Amino acid sequence: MSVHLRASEALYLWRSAMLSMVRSDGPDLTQRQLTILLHVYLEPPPHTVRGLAALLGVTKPVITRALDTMGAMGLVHRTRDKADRRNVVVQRTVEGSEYIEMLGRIIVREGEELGV
Amino acid sequence: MSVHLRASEALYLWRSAMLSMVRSDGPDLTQRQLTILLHVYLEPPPHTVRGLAALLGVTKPVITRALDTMGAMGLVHRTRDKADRRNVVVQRTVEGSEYIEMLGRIIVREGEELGV
DNA sequence: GCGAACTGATACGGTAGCGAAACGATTTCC
DNA sequence: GGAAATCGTTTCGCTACCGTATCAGTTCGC
Repeated sequence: MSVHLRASEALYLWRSAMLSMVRSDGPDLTQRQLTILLHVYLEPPPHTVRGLAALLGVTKPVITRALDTMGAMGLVHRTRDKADRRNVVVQRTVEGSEYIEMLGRIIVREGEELGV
Repeated sequence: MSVHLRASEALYLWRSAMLSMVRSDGPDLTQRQLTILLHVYLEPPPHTVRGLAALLGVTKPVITRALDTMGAMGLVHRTRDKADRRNVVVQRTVEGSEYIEMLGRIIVREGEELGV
């Protein structure tokens, strides 16, 4: 891995990638929603509402609402845990994977343009 | 500059930095607001409502509202252009600079933790 | 087996975002 | 000088988010 960023480089990268996201026609996620989505797709399961709420430092309804919205967009899927039916496990979808991959490509592309 | 990211590294960096932002007690900016703020602080002035709207591909009221919100937070400041009094120029503030610097530190720190 | 504890979802009142349209203020163009 | 164009803001109706409090369903503890 070669991730050596100075602050100014980091900020330029961030701005360029965010600008690209804003300009794209993709879904307009909040910072919290995007954080949840990235975490679900980058970290091994299981992911629960309670766990995500603790991770982000927010209340549970925030997670429920975010999953409602992203579920309607097809980015995530919810299922009851069969072992403990109180739990809900957040699962990935094909559509969500594609979105995450697109996000990765955007950041890499903007990084390359800066890195020249 | 050495910004060589692979997609997976880029996504991990993004998630870590966003998580750090969400968990912090700082202002909860939308993606559009943050993009505007970064652009204003990274690119040379002048910055106008119209220019920012065209840059982000959004309507002018979106910029006005974003500047309202970030202005109330003290992150930016608006002034009438004396040469052409139809224009409004967006100006930086000390508070905004500090926020941007904090943002840069967060990204660099998360990048270093990943890069080890 | 029954109350306590726990999990995720829902209800509520309030706030802030959105696009479209219309509005004053200012400048430009003949 | 007066109509047209430009710029940022405001208004309208709507949607989505927020935190707090509460809810129904499930599991745990004794």
